[in-house]
Amino acid sequence: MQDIQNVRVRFAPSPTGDPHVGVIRQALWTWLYAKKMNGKFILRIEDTDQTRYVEGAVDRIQNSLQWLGITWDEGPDIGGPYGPYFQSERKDLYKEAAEKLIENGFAYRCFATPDELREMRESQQAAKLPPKYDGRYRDYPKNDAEKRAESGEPYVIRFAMPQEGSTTFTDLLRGEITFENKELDDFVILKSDGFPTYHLAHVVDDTAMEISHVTRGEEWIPSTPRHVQLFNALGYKIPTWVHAPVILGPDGGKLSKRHGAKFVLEYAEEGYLSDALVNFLAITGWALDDHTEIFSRERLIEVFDLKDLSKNPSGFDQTKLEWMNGLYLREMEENDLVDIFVRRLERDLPAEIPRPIDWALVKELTPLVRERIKLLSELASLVGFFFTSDVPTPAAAEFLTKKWKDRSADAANALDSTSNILEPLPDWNADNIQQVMRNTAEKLEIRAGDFFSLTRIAVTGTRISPPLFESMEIIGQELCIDRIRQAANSLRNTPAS
RNA sequence: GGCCCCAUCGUCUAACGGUCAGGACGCGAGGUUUUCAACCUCGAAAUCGGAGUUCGAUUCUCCGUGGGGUCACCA
Repeated sequence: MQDIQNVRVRFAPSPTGDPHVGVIRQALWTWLYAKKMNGKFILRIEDTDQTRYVEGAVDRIQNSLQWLGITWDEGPDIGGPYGPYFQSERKDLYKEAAEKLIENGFAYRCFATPDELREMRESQQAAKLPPKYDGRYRDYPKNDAEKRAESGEPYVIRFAMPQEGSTTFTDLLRGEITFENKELDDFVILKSDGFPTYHLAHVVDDTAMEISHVTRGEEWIPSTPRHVQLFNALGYKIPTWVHAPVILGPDGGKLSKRHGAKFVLEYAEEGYLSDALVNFLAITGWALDDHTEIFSRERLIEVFDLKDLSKNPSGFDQTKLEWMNGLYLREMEENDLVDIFVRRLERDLPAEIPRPIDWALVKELTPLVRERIKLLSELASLVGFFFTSDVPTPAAAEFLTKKWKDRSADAANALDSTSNILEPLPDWNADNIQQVMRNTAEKLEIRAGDFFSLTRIAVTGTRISPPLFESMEIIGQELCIDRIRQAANSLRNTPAS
């Protein structure tokens, strides 16, 4: 039996912009595993590249996670026993590690300028050689290097990769992976501005923070042998590596801003439910069995395991996400959905409509529309007519299709019949409305569907609407009759064509 | 190009070496129906190719092919 280690995993984005669904899926999987194992999920900000720092990105990252319900046990905002959680505040640690490596002969100072290195690469490429740092300072006398460093000359610190043999590591999903050391060059671990590169920083931090599983995208596989060497040179224990598949964009490239990636918060904006996005993200690249695909967060935590992740990159099936969002909309607890609808309508309904939005009214219409939308963003346009007494009568052409084509007078008469029969209706409810309107249709010998469509357009303002009679019940007798009369008049004033 | 990873319906995926290769989205047909949806039924749709190993390969091995990743003082 292996030792029951405490699971400590981390999500470590760099604050260079909004997280998109690809990186957040990675965070989700990592978080699910932490929860499942009763471990800790840590948020760490990898801000070692000052030039790429984007103002506000840290907030956007946190907001994205929060929206999805991905909570962290330690992080930049709440601190924790292994802080600080900004790498920029841990500079001394990296410097110390780098210097220790120099001392032990695992690293050295390199004074090559960026221009010099660029020229080196260009000539290598011209000679059809793979571009690699050629180790020009690897054997530079240590004393001379120290002197130049002390005189203030800029330098970087490079790791001295073994030049022979190979490096093997085990990936939880893919098993053993081996790289020939001669393929790897002496990579930079500490930049001339004193900041570490990712390679050094994450090795130092993951060790200091006692990270048990390094979860990251498979694009890191090629540099993992460097990390193995670093862990070893520093005398650190190797963590468990999990290189998860990436998400591919519509063009087949790795999902990124340039390849059609959307930000997590854009999905919130467009009216996706976070439960649906979480469910969808979890099951793209992972499956429990051959038939289950709807999972609550709780259930995911129960059944998810990193080792069951798929090995191959997946596309992002936007259409299926929409379907799933619709499904969540339909299945959700009604009052919860009403809350969500109210919030959305507060935001989306035209400014003329007085606020606050009436919760009770939304509660009434929720059953009528919940199965008719896939995205919350469709809501306002579908239910707007419930919230104003001023629904403009659509143009005549809207009424005069199919059965009513070129028959504006007949249509007007049909609407008159409708208002006349509805006017004296004692009990204004959907069933009664339906009954009298059906009777009328029958009397007039008009197909029910054709007959109702006029009223639908008059009352709701559109050809496509929530169920007519229930909507009419909600709107109220007086207002409905007003709208029907208005429509009839408008049709009478339409010149026959 | 070197190195590395990966390969099942269009897409996401399931299948101790033995299944009629399963499910879901989407698509098509039908049903229900006051519009639109939703819902129900049915249908079309896949193991990249070639060698092996085996009584038997989606599954194991090798070689191709294809896709992706990576080769920075970015992560």
